[in-house]
Amino acid sequence: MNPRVRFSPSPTGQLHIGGARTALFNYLFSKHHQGKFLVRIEDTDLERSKKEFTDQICESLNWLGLEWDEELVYQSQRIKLYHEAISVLLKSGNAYQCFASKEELNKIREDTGSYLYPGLWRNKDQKNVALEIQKGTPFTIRLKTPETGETSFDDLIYGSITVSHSEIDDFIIARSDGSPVYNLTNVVDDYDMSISHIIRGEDHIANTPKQILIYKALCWTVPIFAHLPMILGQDKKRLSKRHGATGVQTYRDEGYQSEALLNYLSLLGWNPGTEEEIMSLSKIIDQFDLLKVHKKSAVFDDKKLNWISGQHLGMQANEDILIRIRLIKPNWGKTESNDFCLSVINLMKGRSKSLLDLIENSVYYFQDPTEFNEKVLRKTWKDDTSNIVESVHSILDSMEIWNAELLEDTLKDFMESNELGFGKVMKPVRLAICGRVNGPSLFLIMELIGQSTCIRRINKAIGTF
RNA sequence: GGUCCGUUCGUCUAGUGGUUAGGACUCCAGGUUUUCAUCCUGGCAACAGGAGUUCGAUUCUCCUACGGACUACCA
Repeated sequence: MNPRVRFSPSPTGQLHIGGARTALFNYLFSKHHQGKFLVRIEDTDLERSKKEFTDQICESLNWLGLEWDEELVYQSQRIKLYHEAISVLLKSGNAYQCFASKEELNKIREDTGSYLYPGLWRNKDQKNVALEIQKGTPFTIRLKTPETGETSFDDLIYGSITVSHSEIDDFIIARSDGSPVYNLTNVVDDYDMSISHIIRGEDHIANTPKQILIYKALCWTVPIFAHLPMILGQDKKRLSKRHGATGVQTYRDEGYQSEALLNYLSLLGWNPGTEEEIMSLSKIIDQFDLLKVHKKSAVFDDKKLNWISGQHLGMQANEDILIRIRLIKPNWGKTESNDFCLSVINLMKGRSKSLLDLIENSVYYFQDPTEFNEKVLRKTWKDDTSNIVESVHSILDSMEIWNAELLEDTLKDFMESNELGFGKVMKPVRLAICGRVNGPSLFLIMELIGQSTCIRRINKAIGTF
């Protein structure tokens, strides 16, 4: 099987987590089966579609690494195709012009309580139609849907779904300005692009029977459908802007890496059937099976994303992390050598959740600390501390070889011979050097940032506190 | 309101007509660590409810409740 699938965002906003998941599952399915992954921009809503969003969506997809295999398709450039389909439908009697106004329809809806179009112009004779056209009355074009029977399809994920035709009205396929509507353009494009599997959000299930009716009216083969469960926010409501960080770019800017985000997303509604959770994209592609995707929607959990992100970071090569950091902070660590930066990364990657997390917690490797937490300071720097640190200072000052091992031996000797506890000595020293009381092994930090820097910072602390 | 869909720890999930219902995240406790984080060990925590089928249902069927999607001249 060499499926052709597509991700079809509408450029009315940036790519969000839900869209990214849809794109990902399309991508995974196509790559698992050596198929093609395409992207189509659904920009037929002229009022809301914006070029900047198209750019933003593409940028996000690129960042995620979900590259499409053929040229981008823009619906706005294929109007002719839609008009051809509409005219075929009109000619074959599968569609008709409807001259009812919005007001008229709204009134009927209010009166009857039914939202279904009652077929006002379904069987009007040519005379009436000609008269309205002569008058210049605006008209929409509706599909003439069957009145009896039902439409059903086998969803790869949801199984068999059946809807009675009595629930499907003669819906609009072209607006009064002549422009085609989503259900029509979608079908025309999927057919034209030879899409074999339509993988999209569960919110499209209700559209599917309508689209199938269009396929049939056009005598086209109906593709295979697979609807993905929704991703919800913590409040179990569908993910949207009010849930804060839902844009893919926000995650990028917060220092998450695409592999981690993709890994987490892949585990929402799917799992490989093993207990493995940390996986590379190629491993996920390898394991992926659309048939094992759930029907149940999943809640997006930042905590687990953080964990997965941290796991990826911890396993990643230092060089690679440096490249990624420079992508979001081009000047990071530029005051020091590459080796120095790599050492910082090596010390910090195991304890960081994201690139940004790593960056923010590594400031003291590059700059003398300037801000000290008042409470921590009071707890750490006691009356006799300055004297102790003074002694440490002179020991450090006299050292001729500077490495972690020697530092540890020397300072331990000092503590033992003076019967001082580790915390009493090393905590204030750490505070002086790092501006905080936690972090990796202080001896390793001291070795890395060097003798003169350590002494300068300790000096400053003694003078200040 | 109508149509469609869903329901295993707080969250992501595994699983079976008979299991101590398993794992992961979070949280808590202990250990390791100069500190914090990591790491290791342990712990808390779930089959929505009610009928039915059955010797036996979390698992099969139905009903109810709850949740969601759709119900546009948006996509």
